[in-house]
Amino acid sequence: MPAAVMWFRRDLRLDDLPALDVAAAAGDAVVPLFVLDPRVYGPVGPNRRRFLACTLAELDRQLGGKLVVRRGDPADVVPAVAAESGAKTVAITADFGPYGARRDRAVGVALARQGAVLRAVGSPYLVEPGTLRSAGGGRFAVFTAYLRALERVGWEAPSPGPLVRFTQVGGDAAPDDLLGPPARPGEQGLPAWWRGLPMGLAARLPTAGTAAAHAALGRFVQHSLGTYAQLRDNPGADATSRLSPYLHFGSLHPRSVLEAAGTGKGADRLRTELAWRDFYADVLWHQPRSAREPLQAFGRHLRWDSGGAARRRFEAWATGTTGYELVDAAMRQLLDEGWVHNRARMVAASFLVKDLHLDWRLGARWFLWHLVDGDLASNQHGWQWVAGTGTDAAPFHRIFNPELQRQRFDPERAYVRRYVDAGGHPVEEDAGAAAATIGAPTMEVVVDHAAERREALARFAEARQSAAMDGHPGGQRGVRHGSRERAGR
DNA sequence: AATACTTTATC
DNA sequence: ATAAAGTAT
Repeated sequence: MPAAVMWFRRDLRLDDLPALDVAAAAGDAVVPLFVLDPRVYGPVGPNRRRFLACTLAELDRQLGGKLVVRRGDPADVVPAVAAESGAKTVAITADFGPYGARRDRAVGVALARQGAVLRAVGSPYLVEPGTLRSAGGGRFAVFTAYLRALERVGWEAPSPGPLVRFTQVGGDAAPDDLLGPPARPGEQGLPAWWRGLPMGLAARLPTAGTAAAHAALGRFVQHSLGTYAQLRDNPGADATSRLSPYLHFGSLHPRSVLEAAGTGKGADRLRTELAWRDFYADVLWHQPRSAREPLQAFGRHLRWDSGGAARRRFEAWATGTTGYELVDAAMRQLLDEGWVHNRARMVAASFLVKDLHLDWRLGARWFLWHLVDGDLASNQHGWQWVAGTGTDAAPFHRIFNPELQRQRFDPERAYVRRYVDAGGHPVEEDAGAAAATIGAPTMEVVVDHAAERREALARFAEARQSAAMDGHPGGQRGVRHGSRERAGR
């Protein structure tokens, strides 16, 4: 029996991996392969690159140094590695994103030409995107309905890793190649005026890899799960799992997380949060264009600010100098750590869209570049949810009040003090002890929230009206193009 | 077909 | 207390 190839992508672990079971059964030895695809890693900033490089280095150690790393277009590289190792089977965990799905089809065709097959097994989600349907057979458009369906259907339990003999062929790259600069400056995926901003040196990146992932999971379950439901929304409490980077690269599968969590109030809440991840992957699978285009038709009529003043406002937002404490703390945490608490992400995102009237895609791209857990489906749809163009039954008046959010979710100022301590923010009369520790000069706020809230509401009303006159009823959902739905649902 | 449900804000 | 508009059962 010849060897088989296990092509790793975002499933960087050796246990609980159905694709590896398939590879092990298809060959007398398995060639573990990772492809550095410039199309994937071009628009990825240093934080996620470093996290991935560390994850790959650990995987290579676990494989006894046999991980084959190559650079190039997978449609060329994967068939070449299969040919060199005499493999007739290449096993993968399916990818459900727009680029990944296209790439995998191309690789499958190329392999077929040389008499080999690409076998896609399993997914990084509790349930494969595209499988859950509403009673009417359509896709889900709001989260809670998806959650109910997900809980009704359920998911597999984690499985142990197979006994595998790994073997290798020559590689032409190494994990550390990810740490180098992009091939050309223009490939950073950022507009010219963004360059030169502080890049965030990732001083406090979490340790990557499966061992670190399971350690973090164990610590979370032991110390924080009991208070998770109550404290998860308080960014200063440090009460969340922080597992998102491990989930993104597949160091952990969500089913392992839920198994470790067991049952209870905390586990229920954790399941809901993981379901958001599943839901957004499902939305993206049904409508691949939603990564770039508003999910709701009226969103194309929204008027965004541009020009010099808009640019300066974006810079104030991106560097954490808006004068709104919670927004600034969020943006500074992003630059410092490449990770931001979810509540703070929502507030910062809302501020860019509803207070500064800037296109959500600018903010989404900034997040995606810096975030160590940056994930296309979760990031873009989280932004669309905030922007009011995404999956939300009541988006119209969802405008976060940054100061109210700060009072409600960071009442002790633990979070804002941690990230904007010496930043010179206004101190309220009733701040009590906090006033003594801050005491810095007052920072001017970049805009007035109450006024910008009214402006945002006006622009939304205007966009809905334009959409209606354009022949799109205000409530109509869905991009008209690029849908995978069959006609006549 | 009526009703529950929205990671909320303002009056 | 109530706005406001959609989904899904």
